[in-house]
Amino acid sequence: MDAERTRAVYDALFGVYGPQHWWPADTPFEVMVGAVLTQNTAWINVERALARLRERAALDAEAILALAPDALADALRPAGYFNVKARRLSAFCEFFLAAGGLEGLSALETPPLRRDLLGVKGVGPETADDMLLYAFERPVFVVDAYTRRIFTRLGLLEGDEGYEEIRQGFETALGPDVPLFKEYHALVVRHGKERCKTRPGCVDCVLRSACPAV
DNA sequence: TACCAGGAGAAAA
DNA sequence: TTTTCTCATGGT
Repeated sequence: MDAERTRAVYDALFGVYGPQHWWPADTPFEVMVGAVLTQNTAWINVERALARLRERAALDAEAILALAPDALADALRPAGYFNVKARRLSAFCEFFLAAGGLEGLSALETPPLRRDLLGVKGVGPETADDMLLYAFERPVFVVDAYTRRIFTRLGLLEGDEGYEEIRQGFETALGPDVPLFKEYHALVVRHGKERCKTRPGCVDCVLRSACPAV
């Protein structure tokens, strides 16, 4: 990817939307739980599920695993796909504890940590990279559907690239920069959700006008 | 009413 | 190997 234009898009997004203060969670473990629950789901519904876990004093790995499977699924109901997510969250908690918790995982270098996260059933590339960037502060760029859609429309991607190719493209273009990666992904999501008020269907006109380099 | 949301895994082709 | 299907609540 073109480094100058990739940076220009960030500058344009930041200029329009400002800092997004991501990830909205209190602890690294809560970031990881949220990463699983937000799969194909609006964040407002994830917050409801997180609140229900908190009501049940179940925002740590042991407490989540102590819940009966149907009780966990019921707590996750507002986030949708609750049966699937209950299994995925349980699998992640098993992995988390077996790996020595946050301390154990933090001791790993980024490549083996990413490999191990991807080995958990229900943790795919985007979820793993959410965790790596926002919970472990590793310089890993998070690619999501908005990233692909927006950068394809802007002509910076062809549209048929794989996840890894896009991720490495951003990381090479920007250089390792955790605060930048955090803000960039948050801004992409913010822009992706935005709906143009003047031209219905056009979500990029404000970005294009703010970013002459694109 | 229809569609989408900060995906991932299994099944089918 | 690539594409399609399934999971599900809640807001617009």
